[in-house]
Amino acid sequence: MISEVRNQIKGILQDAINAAIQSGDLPHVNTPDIPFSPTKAPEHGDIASPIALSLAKTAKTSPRKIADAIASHVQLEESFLIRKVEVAGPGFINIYLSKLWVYNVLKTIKEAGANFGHSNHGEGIRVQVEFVSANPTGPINIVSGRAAAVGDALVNLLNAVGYEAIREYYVNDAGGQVENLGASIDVRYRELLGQGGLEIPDGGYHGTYLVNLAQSIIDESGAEYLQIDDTERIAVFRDLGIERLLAVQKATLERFGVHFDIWSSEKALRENGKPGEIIKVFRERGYLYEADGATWFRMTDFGDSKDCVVIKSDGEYTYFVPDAAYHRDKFERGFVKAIDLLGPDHQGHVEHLKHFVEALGLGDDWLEVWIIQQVNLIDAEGNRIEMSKRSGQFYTLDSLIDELAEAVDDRFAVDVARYFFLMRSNTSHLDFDLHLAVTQANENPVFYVQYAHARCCSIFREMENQGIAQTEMDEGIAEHIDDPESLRLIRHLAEYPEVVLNSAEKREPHRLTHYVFELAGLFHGFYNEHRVLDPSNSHLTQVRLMLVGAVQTVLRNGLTLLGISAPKSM
RNA sequence: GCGCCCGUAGCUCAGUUGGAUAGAGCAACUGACUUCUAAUCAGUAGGCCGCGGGUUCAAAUCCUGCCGGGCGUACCA
Repeated sequence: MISEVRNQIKGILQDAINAAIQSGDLPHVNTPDIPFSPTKAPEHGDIASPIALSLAKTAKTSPRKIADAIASHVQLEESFLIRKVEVAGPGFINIYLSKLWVYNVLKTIKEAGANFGHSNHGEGIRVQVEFVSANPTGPINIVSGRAAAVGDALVNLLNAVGYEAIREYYVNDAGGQVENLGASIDVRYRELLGQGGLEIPDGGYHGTYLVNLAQSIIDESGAEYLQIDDTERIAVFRDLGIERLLAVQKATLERFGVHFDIWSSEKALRENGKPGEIIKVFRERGYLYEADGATWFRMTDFGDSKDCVVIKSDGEYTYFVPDAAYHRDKFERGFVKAIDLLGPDHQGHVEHLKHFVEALGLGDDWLEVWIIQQVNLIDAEGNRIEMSKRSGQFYTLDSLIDELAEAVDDRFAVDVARYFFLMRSNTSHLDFDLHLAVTQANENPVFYVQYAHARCCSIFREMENQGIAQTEMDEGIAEHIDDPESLRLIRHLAEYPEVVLNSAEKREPHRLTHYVFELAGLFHGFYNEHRVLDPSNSHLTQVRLMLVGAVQTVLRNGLTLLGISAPKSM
């Protein structure tokens, strides 16, 4: 809504510039698209434009003079929007918005309610967001937890601005990794049954969760599987392992509040012959050649430094093939855009993936790939825990939630985790300081935001206790708002739809996290400075109730998009 | 070597299409509860925005060269 205002002001300033040129106050210049700069301080008005600064060179006049000329030609009386125009600093044109605008902001928020901030910008375009997609070879760790929080919020954001976005999880339930899983379980199984001298195979999984898994198999059926031959047993354990570990992953994600719309299976993809189709397409288009007993893809045709193997000399596909097939499958399912959130260990894969998509002719910007950077956990002793599934050293999302639940209220454990994951930009490494999250639970930023919402709710409860009724708001009532705290709040509220749009379009949910935190801060400041329910001044009470209602709505909307609860009391 | 990411206050990090005096939180210090919730607020202190060049009226932001850190660079996924 601030952007609509900006467009109107653009028109007003353009008219003023034209008028200034007509009257000879300004030399004839071609005006570029009128820029705006964010106003950081209230003395810079509500909206500011550095247009005079950029015109200075072509107009060959000082920016200050240009700004004065433009400002003097702004038709204040014809605008319901602008209250005052000032020239400041080196030549900024600062614009102060009218009380009518204040009224419009509050009214719009009240009428839109839970839909405030939503738009149809995406025009119903179908978007598929693939995230987490952890191999079904172990529990969900906190790196995947970060991706889960980011992906989930991103889909919320996309849907809020009018896309039709869905959440998808690609299960790598075929290929070498799951063979290693079967072999690793087999080792644990035989160890538990007393066989010595066994070692987890290369590329296998060392985590103790496989010991537990093997134990549960023994609990159920004893040493029964020792009767069958090795390869068969490993295959049984592979399938059993996938099934159980996937179930654990699903349970963890549900607990974390992330619900995937589609679970895609690599195994099913292979059984449907999709990888073979891809190979056929690549071969027809001349991207493949044979060397050293393997089949290679001409990655160098796409500017890469070397080609890569797609069919190994043992006849197996490398993971590229089903992966490329999977992306073609996404396209065939009708998604106009695919967004992949990948972990930091897949970084080298990004370019390859894009080249495969290019080779399939799916369009340049059809696929977006984002790397969600690494998470390091700082434990209570200040030790940095490195995440690596294969070394068996990892910290699971479940244990994170468990620890948070122990330290803070149960109902907020997931909120805290999600908030921490959504605080940082995706490209930054994230140090999840558990020590801080746990021991200083009360100063936790997520509570700061939630508390602001709870306070809003509390005011309305008190309103009812005192038997105060909310009246319909009219334009005149906005005249009663003129304190700086309220005006700053309103200006910030008006920016919300733009923040939602930017967060969605730039795929950066953390912008919204920062926004709600700032909004909470502004509200806490307002709350301490002003009393809302004032029996001696019903006009003021009414307009402030309106404001508190707007803050409550926007906090709740923002937190909801982030997947964080907005408690009514704390 | 090549590629990607990062470098901003003691620590962890924001910083929008380049805009006015670079911001938060934590840690430190000083104050504010007879009040709609003090899980709060107000204030103090803390900065060659890694370094050097360039573009611009204007650079934390764009370009370039260094320095430092993380990750990736398989006939693994």
